[in-house]
Amino acid sequence: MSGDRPLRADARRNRERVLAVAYEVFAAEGLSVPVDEIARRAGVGAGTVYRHFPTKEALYEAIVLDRVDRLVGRARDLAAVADPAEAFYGFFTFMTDEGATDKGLAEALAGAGFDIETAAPGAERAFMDAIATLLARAQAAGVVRADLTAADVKTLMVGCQAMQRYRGAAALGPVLAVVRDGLRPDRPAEP
Amino acid sequence: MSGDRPLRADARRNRERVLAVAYEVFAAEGLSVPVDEIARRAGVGAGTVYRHFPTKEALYEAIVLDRVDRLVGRARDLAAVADPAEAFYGFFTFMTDEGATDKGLAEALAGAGFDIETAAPGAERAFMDAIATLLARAQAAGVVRADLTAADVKTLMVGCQAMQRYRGAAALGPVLAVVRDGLRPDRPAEP
DNA sequence: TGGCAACCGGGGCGAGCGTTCCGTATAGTA
DNA sequence: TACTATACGGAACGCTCGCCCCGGTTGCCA
Repeated sequence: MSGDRPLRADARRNRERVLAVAYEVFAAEGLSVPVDEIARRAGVGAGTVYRHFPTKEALYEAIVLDRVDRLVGRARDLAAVADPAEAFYGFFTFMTDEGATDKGLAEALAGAGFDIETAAPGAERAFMDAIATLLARAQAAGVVRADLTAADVKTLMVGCQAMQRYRGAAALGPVLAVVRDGLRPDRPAEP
Repeated sequence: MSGDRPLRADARRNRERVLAVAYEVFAAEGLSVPVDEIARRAGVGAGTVYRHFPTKEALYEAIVLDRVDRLVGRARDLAAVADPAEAFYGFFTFMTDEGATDKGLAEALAGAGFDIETAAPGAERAFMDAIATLLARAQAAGVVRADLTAADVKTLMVGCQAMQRYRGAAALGPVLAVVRDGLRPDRPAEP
């Protein structure tokens, strides 16, 4: 296919500008922003965007994969934390906050307008594995109910991000507290 | 404005067919289904749809308001149930199930593509009041944590509907159990 | 510095969708 | 049955958006 000859300097510059702008715009407005708008804000023609990313979905992919990598990295950092509860709940909170900040990422995780699992099964799997690791440790320590799977936890994260999008990020404390408390195992019924 | 002279028989028939089809289609596919598609399935021209509903949003409105009325009715029925916990949690479950069945309603409640609060403030208020009534009784009985407002509960319902849409309705039991358990007040710490 | 390949910009095309218009058909009435 | 207000169908319009193309420009190397 494409012998990847090094890019010319201006091409490289433009490619990076497009990526940087798309980062911000997708985070702020979601994945439905027109390509022309991204091109305009990057000070570039639409054709230039399509030369670097053959399709709008390819642009999604470049950005979302980077974001997911970041999430996985964060999960791995937290896996090194001593307290299993702090590690698991820290990641959970990080995820919901991220969803409030980055609209495009939240949409991608929820499968709206872009399907990670099809586009990059590897990234999706790494993400699920990272959740599974934190979850297993938390369950072994008895700080998360034992009947939950990693898929359940991801579903809950998606739901929490939807709540963030629905209501502002502010004054969402009690709502997220409900979910966090629900994750804890039933305390033994009073004797 | 329009002196509402009675409709001609065929007009009345068509209007009802359009409404019936739109009900099903919006529930199954969501609010983004094209008007032409609805007209086609109703065996009617697009112009006919627009004569009865001046705008696509007006068609949303007719349907969503009817659905919301149904929800409010259900809430009022449950308000008559003796057990406050059964009443509140029964409504919560009803809502999440409804969101799984009726995609269009879920989108409307979440404010995606149609804004109930602007289109029909009355219906929105009746809905919130219905929640508030069930919530207050449940809180007074000590079966729901006291720091939650009706808006918080609605936010949680929207989030649970998003979870339903994300994962299938099947195998969502543990996930919804997390939220339901989180709604309960903290049991007193062991003495 | 000259020449060529690589790259750029932005106008244009086609598809999808909400909405409108108008010639035709039909229900209701005398 | 004949007449008219009313309603119908679906072609057409305008707009948005993803994507392509071509005439002009510019980085790179000899």
